[in-house]
Amino acid sequence: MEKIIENFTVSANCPVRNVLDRFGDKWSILILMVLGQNGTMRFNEINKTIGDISQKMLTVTLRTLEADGLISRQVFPEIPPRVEYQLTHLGFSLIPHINNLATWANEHIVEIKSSREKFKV
Amino acid sequence: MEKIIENFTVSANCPVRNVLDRFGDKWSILILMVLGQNGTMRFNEINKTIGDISQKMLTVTLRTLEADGLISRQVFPEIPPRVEYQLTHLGFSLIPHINNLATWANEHIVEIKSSREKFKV
DNA sequence: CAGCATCCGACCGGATACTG
DNA sequence: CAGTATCCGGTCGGATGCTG
Repeated sequence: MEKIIENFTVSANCPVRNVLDRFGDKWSILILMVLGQNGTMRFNEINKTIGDISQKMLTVTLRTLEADGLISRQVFPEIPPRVEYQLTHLGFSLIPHINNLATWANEHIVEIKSSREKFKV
Repeated sequence: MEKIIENFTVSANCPVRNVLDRFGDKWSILILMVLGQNGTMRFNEINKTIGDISQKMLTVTLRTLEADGLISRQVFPEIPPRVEYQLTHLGFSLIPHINNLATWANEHIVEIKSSREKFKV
């Protein structure tokens, strides 16, 4: 197997850590998945789809994803305001990898939960 | 594209969120990658490879990964003590997906960093 | 509707000291 | 060597109230 990472020691210079640190928050990956499945979505649509995210964290996370260039934000000058979010090309290129992880999670969650139970004892 | 997640709203019952929440910590994925690349490793080996992880967090994270059944821990009754960690079959099955993410990160980090810079302005 | 501002508790994780 | 125990500060994120 080829070595993907040569040096873990300098976190700021390690692309993997740099990127994965971003996904370490509570909502980023989930928002990307939701947008990947539903295409263009409005703020409240995402809010309702996820269900238990606070308005604050949705705003903050959307801004971060936008700063990273993973999603785009389009404001329509209407009243009441309409803001639509969608994946950029860059963000879309990440979706398959996230979906693979999600599929893995679905396939192995039972095994993991059972392992957690056993470990308690 | 097929829908992988039907319901995001109940986080405890959503396998994806259940699993991804685990990887939301600072070190889990990195430790899995290190073990994936180096095979069997001792405590201090992992410590030095990562470089800037504290002893406490390494211990805690290793225990969590062990509880999830992703890594195994073998203690050798010697003095000084030797403890070896390696991926389980379950943990190993996750490696390709993590590596895919890492590869993606390496390929797109420049684009992401440049996007972050532009967003500041 | 889509946010911003503020407050605040929880907990994540680092530093340090100690041990079999 | 491979931990455990304790302390403690920073930050993540929820709740609430307000706005164009």
